[in-house]
Amino acid sequence: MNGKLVEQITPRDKDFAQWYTDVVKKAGLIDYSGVKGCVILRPYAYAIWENIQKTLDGMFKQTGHENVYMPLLIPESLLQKEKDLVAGFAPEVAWVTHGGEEELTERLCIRPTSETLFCEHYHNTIQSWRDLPKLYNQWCSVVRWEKSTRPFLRHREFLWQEGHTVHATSEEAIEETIAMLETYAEFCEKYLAVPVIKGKKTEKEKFPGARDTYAIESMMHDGRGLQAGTTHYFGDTFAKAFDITFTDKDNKIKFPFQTSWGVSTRLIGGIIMAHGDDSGLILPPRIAPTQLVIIPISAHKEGVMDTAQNVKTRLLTAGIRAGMDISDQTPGWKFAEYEMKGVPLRLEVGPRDIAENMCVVVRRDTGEKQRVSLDNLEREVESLLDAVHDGLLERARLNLSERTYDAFSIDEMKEKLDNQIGFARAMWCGSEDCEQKINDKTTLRSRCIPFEQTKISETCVCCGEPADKMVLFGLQY
RNA sequence: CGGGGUGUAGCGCAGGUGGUAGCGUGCUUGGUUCGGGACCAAGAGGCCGUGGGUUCGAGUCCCACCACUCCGACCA
Repeated sequence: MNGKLVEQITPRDKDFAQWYTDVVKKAGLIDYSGVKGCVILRPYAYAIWENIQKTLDGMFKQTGHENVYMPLLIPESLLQKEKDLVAGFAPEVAWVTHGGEEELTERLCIRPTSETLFCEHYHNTIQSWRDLPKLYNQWCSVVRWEKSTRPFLRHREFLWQEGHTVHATSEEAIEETIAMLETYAEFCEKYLAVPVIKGKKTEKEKFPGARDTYAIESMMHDGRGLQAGTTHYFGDTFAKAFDITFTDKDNKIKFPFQTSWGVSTRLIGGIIMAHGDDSGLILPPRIAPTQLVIIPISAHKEGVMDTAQNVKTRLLTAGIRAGMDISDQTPGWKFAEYEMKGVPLRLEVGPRDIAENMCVVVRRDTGEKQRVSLDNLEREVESLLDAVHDGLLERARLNLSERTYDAFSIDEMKEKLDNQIGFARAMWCGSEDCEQKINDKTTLRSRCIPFEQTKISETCVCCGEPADKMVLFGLQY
């Protein structure tokens, strides 16, 4: 190591925000554009998104959902139809006012979310119970004119998926809302190695226009929470606002019940902040664009390149996303580079290994090196990839539990927060007043009312009145 | 939207009291290296964030705007 003027990233525990920004830039995930909050997803970031998309899309389709595409622009009059939705989104909507030189007679909003478009379409296409359910999903970008922006966590334009479904009964719609939340939770744990807490949002925190909002909350390495996904049960409010009706089996005209649900490129921010360390990113193997990178050592020497190439071909054939760096950088430089990029496994082959029909495989999450025989390489790599996934999930679970505690007083909540212990489980009486007071006094907000309830005390942490709900409070991104 | 910081080569930075730009690294070429960010040599690279103003002359002074970043408020 020559140690001079090597590009360093800020240590994670010294300044988490700066560490995050450094990683995002230096791992080559994004570039900034000339418009605030609109970032360029470079190939590496987009490849991660594609893998997320591919997996989730498969899960949606397995449960009968179909993809559609709605227009980017929404006429103002259409957006106005559901009053809570308009009120909720008005401050952050971007408007198109001109077509060429001419001012439009009605201004058009760039979708901040597509409920209204789906509703209009449902109004036009649903007539009979036979048309239900409609299980639609859309992959697109939306625009919300946020005041402060951060890469992945808060963009003005961001990529996401929005599911919009219509059902004949409220029971079925509620079931869908919960099922999609379960899908998100499963995806986060099985593919992103991010454990989540499932729960319902309080009245204050729910989506504008929704009857009920549910969310999965995850814990970042600095003690702040990240809402990884949400699902909404709309009841029949949107159906009534947009006059969506169907004739049921009993020949009566009824309003159907709706849901919507979404996850965004914010998930990538979550991966970075849940797993990354002082050397950079650590990508969960199941969505990593490159799962293993081969570094030939002394590549000019007899047999090295042939062996390395052969190893790559074998791994690719086995379905492993293997890459190889044959550039003329030194091995040390390459090691640091792929650690920064978070590639889960690194494989070294050099003359010494080849002589013994071996190679060296190094785990990104633990740094653990092991010599592996070339004979059963595929099996070894597969099991190591699983081991990295399990290791990351385990570590993230530990982080979640270490930063979650049962709170019995407001003072305690403030004190724990100073030590980056960010999730407080506390009893709540159910009044919005208390929720607001807790926020004012501690800066913590209610994240959700977890499905898994423990009655940790009999009284509200704020007012002392009888309480029967345990709420998760936290600082959020 | 409030408060702080920043904008000069791809990246990191230096450019007292105004005089038309420099260092490190990276990049290109050639050579030596190659198991934890190698070394030598020769090159290329700049509308000094944008727009106004002051001035004979602005990277430098004044005003406005834009972007980035951190801390709040608001939101996925």
